[in-house]
Amino acid sequence: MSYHRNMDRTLPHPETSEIRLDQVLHALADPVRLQIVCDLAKASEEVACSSIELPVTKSTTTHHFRVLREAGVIRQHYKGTAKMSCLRGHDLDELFPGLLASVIEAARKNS
Amino acid sequence: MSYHRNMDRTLPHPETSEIRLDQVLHALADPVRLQIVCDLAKASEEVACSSIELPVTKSTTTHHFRVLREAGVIRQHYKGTAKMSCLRGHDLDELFPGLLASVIEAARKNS
DNA sequence: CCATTAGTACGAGGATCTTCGTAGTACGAC
DNA sequence: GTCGTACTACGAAGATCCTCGTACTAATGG
Repeated sequence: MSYHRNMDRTLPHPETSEIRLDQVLHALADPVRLQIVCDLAKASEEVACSSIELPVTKSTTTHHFRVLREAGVIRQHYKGTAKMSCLRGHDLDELFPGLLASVIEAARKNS
Repeated sequence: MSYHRNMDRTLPHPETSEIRLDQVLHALADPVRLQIVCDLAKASEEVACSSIELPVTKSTTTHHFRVLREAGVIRQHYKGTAKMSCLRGHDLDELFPGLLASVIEAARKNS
């Protein structure tokens, strides 16, 4: 039995219909994760975890990316040794129109 | 010495400039508080705590209203034995344009 | 094969949060 | 003054969260 249950390294994502507002708001209600979201919004392309500098260790970074993914805020997949992330802007806008944009806009101003 | 430190029952509110996005999002990231916010948004006038039915005890209700007030989401003041609450819609819109509206709109749909 | 790079799983410490019950205060009506 | 209503302060229990260190895997480049 391997250390990993997930040999092909696929990552579980909630369906768009499964995304809950509570969880999205909770995911966004953390300064580190807000910074991640802002950086992803700034980047046009998908981005490797390691390319975003955060004031926490790598373990903690993994944790925050997972919270964002499991809430449905970002989509992730492996590309070689890197793990690429991007916002689920379209999915979120379908469910909660304008929400992500206003949070990002607010985060830019407020710290 | 009285049980209360605050004999005239004034309630502390953050200045508009002191409102932090983190705290607002955290305050909104709870089903009970989201329901409060939606009910306040629906009501045109200010509303007594007791007029909003919640699936928690009165102690817990007090707690949730306080979280919302301290985050800057609602404004509260006493009127007789009742405690009136209303959204700080204008203040929030100044700081974070569109945010409250999109959250409320999203909450109406999503549960 | 070996070293390096990028990320993870697991466990633990400490902080914070949600919920409640109990006992209490403030106000208004009688 | 007495009673009822509305709300609060103060714990405390239990859950969840953020953070980290350690030990690990998986892919890439010599």
